[in-house]
Amino acid sequence: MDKKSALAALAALGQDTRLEVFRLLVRAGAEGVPAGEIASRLGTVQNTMSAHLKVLDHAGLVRTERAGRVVRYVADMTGFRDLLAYLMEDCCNGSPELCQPVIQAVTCNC
Amino acid sequence: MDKKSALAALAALGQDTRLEVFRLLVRAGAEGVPAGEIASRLGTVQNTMSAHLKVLDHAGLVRTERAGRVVRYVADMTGFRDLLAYLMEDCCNGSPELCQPVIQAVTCNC
DNA sequence: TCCATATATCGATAAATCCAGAATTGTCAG
DNA sequence: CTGACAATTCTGGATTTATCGATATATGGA
Repeated sequence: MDKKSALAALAALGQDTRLEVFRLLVRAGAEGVPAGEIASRLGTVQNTMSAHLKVLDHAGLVRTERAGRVVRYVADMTGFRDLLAYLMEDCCNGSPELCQPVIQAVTCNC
Repeated sequence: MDKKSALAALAALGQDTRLEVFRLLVRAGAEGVPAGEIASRLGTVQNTMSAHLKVLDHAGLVRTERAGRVVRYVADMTGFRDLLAYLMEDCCNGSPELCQPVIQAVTCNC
């Protein structure tokens, strides 16, 4: 992942509504959630939510699956992984003890 | 970590200069880098950089160590870990295969 | 084709953010 | 105390972003 993509992903997540959307989709798993349901669940008007979903999609954090008229949004964890890798690049080289907490946090639950 | 803190951290990283600062400090390791050197290395005027460092500090992503007149900034990976944990909350419950890529990304290098 | 539903785009306004010049605080040396 | 240096705070202006009403596109059914 390049700098521009990482920046887009972080800026996308650094906004109240979009952060909630991403977490909602992470919890929802592989099935995803229809766009309209995302809007109603988070109490946001439809067109505003559509704009936010576009930002998340463009940032590579979600992907879409169309089924008829309904568009389901699904969290894209590979995009999220790439972001993580970018942020932690050369972390261990500099000082292994510094990134230790991060490893433990991710590995404990799974 | 609560929503407000996560949002602050993501918004802090979702900006060109601050993202570069964080990555610089991650690479620098536990010694950290003086504020002035951060500014000169990234080609930013000092007062602007000071404002960015304040944002990162307030977001819990860096911490400071004063030695005389010089203030060294160090990446705070525990703050970063908390952010990660918040983002991946209940990820595995919903669908274990979804967060698999993230685990692999973090564990491979260390 | 005509209508209803689901989602996306357009346009305008209000709010938040970035940036750099100027001034300020804090620390060390003489 | 004075001068030099490191860093922060203050302030104004320019840019960006969020939000929402209105409109547009797209799909499915009668």
